[in-house]
Amino acid sequence: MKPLELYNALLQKYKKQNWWPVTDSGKIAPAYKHREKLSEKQKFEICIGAILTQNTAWKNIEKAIVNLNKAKILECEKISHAKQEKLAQLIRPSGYYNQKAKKIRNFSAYLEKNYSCRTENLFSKPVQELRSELLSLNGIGNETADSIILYAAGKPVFVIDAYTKRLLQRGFGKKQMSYEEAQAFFESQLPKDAELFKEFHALIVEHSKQYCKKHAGCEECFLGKNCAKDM
DNA sequence: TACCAGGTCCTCG
DNA sequence: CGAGGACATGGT
Repeated sequence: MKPLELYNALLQKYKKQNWWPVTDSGKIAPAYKHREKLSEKQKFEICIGAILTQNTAWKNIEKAIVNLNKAKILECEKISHAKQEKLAQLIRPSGYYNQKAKKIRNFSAYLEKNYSCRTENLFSKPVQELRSELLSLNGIGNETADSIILYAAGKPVFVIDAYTKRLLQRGFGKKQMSYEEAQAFFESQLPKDAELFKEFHALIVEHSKQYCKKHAGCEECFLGKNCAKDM
């Protein structure tokens, strides 16, 4: 199964996921329905959400985002100047709250200092520059940087996470791929299309939750044993 | 109870 | 580089 075939199979099974979930009319949309442009505030929220969701279930991040919204603090200027303890309490449900409080403040302070708190200024940079700049920030690694670039900036980079690596390993039987290897693999086999990349990654996550779990059987999986064969 | 969740950083070899 | 530990809540 080639990557594009896998994508089509997953899309047919799970339907469109419309990631990234983002606050819309006061509440977090389970799936981001409308495809019109994201607002500046929503782009910022995605950046924060991408940091908060590190190794944590999304449900917990939703609680944290709701708290930030209720406190009317989910803005670059506010977070960059907020007390760390206050932020930590608000994002408590997201886990690692002390570390993450620093991370989201660090990111906000950087955005404020260098881009007047406007993600669109940051995102106007060439992808390579943007990526290395994000990676230079403490608290932003490969996946978080790419999630921001893809879902907030809307530029086509393929996001690799633990689920994607797991999917690649199963059926492959190949040795573990590094982040860069896995990313290069997908990007070399797919059209460079941000909407496709967004949807594909979201579908892999959904599929991994339902079937391709840590200890999961390929027996029950609708893709069968050869899910990744010949990829 | 124990394990897992849309990782990243730091410290050693 | 790559392995191993720390970081922490909430759901099953």
